[in-house]
Amino acid sequence: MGTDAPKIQVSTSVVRRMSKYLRHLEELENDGISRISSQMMANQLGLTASQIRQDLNSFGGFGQQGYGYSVEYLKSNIESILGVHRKCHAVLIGVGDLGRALIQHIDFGKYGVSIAYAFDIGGQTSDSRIDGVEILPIDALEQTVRSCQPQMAILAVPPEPGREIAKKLIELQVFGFWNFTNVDLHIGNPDAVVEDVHLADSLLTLRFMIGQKT
Amino acid sequence: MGTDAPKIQVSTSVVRRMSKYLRHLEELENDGISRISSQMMANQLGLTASQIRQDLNSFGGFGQQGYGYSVEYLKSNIESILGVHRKCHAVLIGVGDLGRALIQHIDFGKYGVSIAYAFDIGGQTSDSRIDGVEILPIDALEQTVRSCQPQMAILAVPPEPGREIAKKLIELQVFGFWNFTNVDLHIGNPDAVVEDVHLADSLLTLRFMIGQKT
DNA sequence: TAGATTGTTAATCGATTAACAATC
DNA sequence: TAGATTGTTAATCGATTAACAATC
Repeated sequence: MGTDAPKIQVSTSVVRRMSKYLRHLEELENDGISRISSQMMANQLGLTASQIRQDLNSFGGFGQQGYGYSVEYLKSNIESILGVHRKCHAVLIGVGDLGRALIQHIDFGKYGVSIAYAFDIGGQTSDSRIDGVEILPIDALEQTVRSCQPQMAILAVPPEPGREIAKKLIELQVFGFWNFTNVDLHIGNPDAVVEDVHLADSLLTLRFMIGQKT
Repeated sequence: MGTDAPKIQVSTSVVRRMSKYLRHLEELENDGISRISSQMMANQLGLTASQIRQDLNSFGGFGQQGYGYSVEYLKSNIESILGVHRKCHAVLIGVGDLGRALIQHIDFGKYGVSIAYAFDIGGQTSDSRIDGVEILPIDALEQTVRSCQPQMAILAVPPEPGREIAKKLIELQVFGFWNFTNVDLHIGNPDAVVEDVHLADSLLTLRFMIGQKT
């Protein structure tokens, strides 16, 4: 609290599951359940109890032998771990269908992410605001980023402006990317932290899996 | 060709990379490159040559020693493997921001997926079509699914109707789910093929990773 | 033929699962 | 205290990487 969070070496899979645990704990809390064992939670989430305990213990011991985990205590610890209370500023690049849907569909505030500005690529939109987020022309990117110093950029543009813009942003010291663009941002940018959401890959993967079942 | 594709046991990670390879091969083809080695491709994609060869060889030998891979030949083989030429029918459940963005943003046709119908949950929309896709009230789901027998359902609704609707769809023999809903469909549905796109988990994971870097 | 690069087997690495002693 | 369930170490499993013989 107040001190820098220790840098713990965990795999992305673990972090992703932490986020699932948090979601599940919120549900449990809503249902008025105050206590849960790793075994029960494993059944409910389709995992193993062992994995859940391993995951949690890579951040610390939040349970009590013979009792299990307090839903409230564990939830609040996972919230700190994931940092939902720390503010994180983001810019959205690309206000097409997807960018628009993201702004309107995702409760960024709940995750401590605030979208400072959105940037319009080649006159995609005629509005000046979406859901309260101000839309600026792409020309204003550099100046705006310099002044508001966002930690995250949400890339929802076609590959071609995408590659260029990502490079620019990294020069401007933006290192976190939520990448909806079919561009590989890791290449040549070892410092970038990239979370890819490649919907086309996802769709093709599903398509293949369905084929296998038939 | 004409015969049933053999059911090959590969991990989801491999399939997902196949889709990346396909995307990359398309780019190479556009650039007029007709030949590529695993080593070159590994550099371009930030992978190891070994992994690429392993991945490809779990489906067959598409290369030639001393030469590498023909871009065109490999591309067409991956297309067959992923089945982009086989038609796949899908229904979209939920025409909110996200459902709408998916229809407008993703080139389903390119991946051999055709969206037969979209279903409106609780009057989300007043249109009757989006991008040529007919929108029906959710009451019509059962009858429509029985008659058009889609292999895939795209779930873009809130968790609560989601859980219920998924159950219904499985009863109606729809086993493939592209799941944008924060509901765990695997549980209790061992037959379901589910590809989860949990955007909130993804955002939280990125948020954590950014925190680690700082 | 010599050089290059695959296909494939073996070695390594990491992640998941199992087991159990510690302890509430 | 006895029973339950964690935290943690050890065993297993699977995926990635390395190595190299086959061969174009």
